Amino acid sequence: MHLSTLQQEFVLHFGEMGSRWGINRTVGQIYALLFMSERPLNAEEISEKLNFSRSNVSMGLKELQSWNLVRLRHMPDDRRDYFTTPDDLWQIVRTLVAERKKREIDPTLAKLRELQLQVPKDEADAHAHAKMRELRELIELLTGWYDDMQRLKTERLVQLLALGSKLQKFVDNASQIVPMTRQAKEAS
Amino acid sequence: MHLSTLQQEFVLHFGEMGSRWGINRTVGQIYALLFMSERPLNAEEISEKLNFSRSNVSMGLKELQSWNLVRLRHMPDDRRDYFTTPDDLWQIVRTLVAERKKREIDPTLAKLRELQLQVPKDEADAHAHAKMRELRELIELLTGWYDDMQRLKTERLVQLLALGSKLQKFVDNASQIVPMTRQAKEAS
DNA sequence: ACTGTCTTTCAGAAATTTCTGAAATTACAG
DNA sequence: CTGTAATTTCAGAAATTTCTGAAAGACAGT
Repeated sequence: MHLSTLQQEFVLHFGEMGSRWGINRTVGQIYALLFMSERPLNAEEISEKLNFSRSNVSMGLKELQSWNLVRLRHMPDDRRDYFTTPDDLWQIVRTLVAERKKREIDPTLAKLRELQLQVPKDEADAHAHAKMRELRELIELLTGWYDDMQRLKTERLVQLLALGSKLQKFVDNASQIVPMTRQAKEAS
Repeated sequence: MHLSTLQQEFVLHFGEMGSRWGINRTVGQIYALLFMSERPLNAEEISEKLNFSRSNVSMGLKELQSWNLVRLRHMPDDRRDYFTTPDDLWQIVRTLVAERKKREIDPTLAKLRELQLQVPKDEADAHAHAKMRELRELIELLTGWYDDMQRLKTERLVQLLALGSKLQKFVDNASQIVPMTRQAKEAS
């Protein structure tokens, strides 16, 4: 791996964190390398820099593409595939959140809705049913909020995030003027 | 596994999702079982219902405790340990988010801060350095916002979530009256 | 259609993670 | 203390995931 200490440490860290992020070491390292690279890299370069087999890199890139985390690029007079990460970091965050929601939340929400249709067979089932409804409703509130946030333009989103809990004051003030939505009223 | 179809499906689903959530099958199933159970269960009951070895259950419970996702309880005249999930779902969400942040974000933030101190050795390093700073700043914005949200009482949090993107309007209106914070101004 | 370059697929090897039974440890009633 | 019930630890077995080299596939240039 002929990388500077700085680059090597960054790559290795992403490799180690990979498993916690739901990707593997290879994928984490490839992503780190592409993220900090000045120019797009081809698979051969990646496998040299990281010392992974060519086929492993191919699979890693496929995985990253399935996450929409890398872009395929082409250079003039070169038919090899080159890869980069999108340069807008906020776009990366959006993609990451969307993909994790798709993989980690949506299947469970679907399952909870499906189980909701079953008829409880006894006392214990009725209790389980109630807990599942509670969980489902909470997930629906959170994903509903997520859908709202996702629609916002980045500048707006950053603005809201930067306000943080100061928002609370706005709401307190404004809700005396602008009437609350039904949903918000029920929740409070 | 002598559970009703409803309960069995829920347990199996959590088992399957476990690996995507950064826990394993056993841990996922134990959690699901405790979550929907009417009363606290002891390790023996869990291992019977889920058909796991007693020792596997012990390890799973230890893992869940390290995530702060289960509580230890005791019954009168019974010296076995009984386990439940906290009954406040919002508390569970808070714990989950806090733990994932601790495991998935904090180490990277620390690493980025550490790498920031290294002196770039060449052009490529300088570029990598810049990308890392960009990433660090974004993570700091997000975790700063998280810290803010975490401090809010649950009712307040739910209120804000339910408002969703309607918040935007409040901010638009209110910011004409209440002056913006410096940070929010910079971000916009 | 052939050749050379690049990419993907895939079967099995290697590594890692999960799970178990046996043994050790702890907790506590008598 | 002693004996028993409950829990934890841990070495290795089982299962799963990751990684590799070899082969197949794709395609541009001739």
